[in-house]
Amino acid sequence: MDERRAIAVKISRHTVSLSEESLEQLAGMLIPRKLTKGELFLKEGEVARSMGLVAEGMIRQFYRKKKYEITEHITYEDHLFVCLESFIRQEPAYLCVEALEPCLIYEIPYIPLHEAMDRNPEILRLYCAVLESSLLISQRKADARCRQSAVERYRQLECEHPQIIKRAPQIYIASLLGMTPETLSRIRAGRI
Amino acid sequence: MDERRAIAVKISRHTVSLSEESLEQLAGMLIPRKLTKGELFLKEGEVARSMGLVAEGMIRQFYRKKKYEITEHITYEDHLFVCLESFIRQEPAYLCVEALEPCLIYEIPYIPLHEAMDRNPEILRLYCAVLESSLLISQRKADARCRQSAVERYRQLECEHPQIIKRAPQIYIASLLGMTPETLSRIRAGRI
DNA sequence: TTGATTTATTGATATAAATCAAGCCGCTCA
DNA sequence: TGAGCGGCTTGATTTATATCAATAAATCAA
Repeated sequence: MDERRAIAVKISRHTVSLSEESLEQLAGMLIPRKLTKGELFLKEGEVARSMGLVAEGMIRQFYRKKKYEITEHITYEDHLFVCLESFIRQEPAYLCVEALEPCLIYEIPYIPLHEAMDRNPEILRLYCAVLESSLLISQRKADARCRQSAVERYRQLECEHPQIIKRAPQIYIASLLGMTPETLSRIRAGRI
Repeated sequence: MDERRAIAVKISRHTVSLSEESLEQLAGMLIPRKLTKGELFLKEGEVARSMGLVAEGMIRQFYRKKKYEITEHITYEDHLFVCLESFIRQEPAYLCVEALEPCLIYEIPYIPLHEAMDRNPEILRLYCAVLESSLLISQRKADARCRQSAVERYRQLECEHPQIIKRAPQIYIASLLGMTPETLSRIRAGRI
């Protein structure tokens, strides 16, 4: 009777199966948006009305602290980004989102997503799986961060996200890794 | 017609409403367990078959690295703990869970929880809210950790979890904060 | 292109925190 | 009762990384 096929969606190493219907529901709510290099997708103080799926290009999320900018995330093709506290609570964001390259983003807006999650537990389950996966990564990062040396943090990023090392400006990489640009430069020169 | 009352469950600053039926389902799956001081709730290599809700006492989660023990979390009354990667994937844990004080724990076992989430989207929604909240905290921590000084990390813990400062042995607090016991001692003495 | 601004490199110095080392409690237990 | 032990403190030294300063190279604007 039921001839709908199930699709396996892989999130990190976790696999969630999704009916074609759910997949269509999800696809239906995506809003494509192009960004030029340097363009802001979201400014601090605005509410993050969407999560973003990067289809092409690279973006960074950063905040200001004593007139310095601190880069908190860098995201590229096939990865989700979201200003979490703003999106979850629909409150003003402290993060800005900026395109480091010309980008194609698919926005996943809050309201349709939550309506779909209310109607369709399968989509809620997928959202859960994304959260679980993000939480795993984030907890590991939180633990490792203050125990690793600058070199170790750099090597780990190099290993996990070579694209960031290749394509992002060093000042942002340094900021993302919590070190000064000078230190990053020395690490790259093999002088550390 | 529907006279069931809804209960508001607060997770961090987020509120999730829960029907009495759901609450009963949840309560029904809790397994109380007492731990003596120093007792292991979970050993590394075992699979975390449950999350834990601490009703009384204090526990720590730690792992071994080059014969040192690294304390990753300390949890006390009214807080959940879970060896996340093990619980989510039902794989062997790298973390141990140890009681720092005599404890009363309520176990929330994996299988009944997931059965309940499959049957009852309200419980899935609650699980989601817990994940969201944990992710928020974890991301903030991951970001702050490698930018804060030892003193700043200590002050923040003091502010957010004075119970840990008061009740946990200093070696574990130092490890949790990613500093040596000597440094922690100097901070407490105001010598830093 | 040219000048202006930002980004990257390199060196010298300063600083936070680790490491090494010793001694001091406050326990437990024989 | 006292010996031994772990947890904590304190001091001296070392190390990693930040900071400061001076170019050099790249990017951007006109």
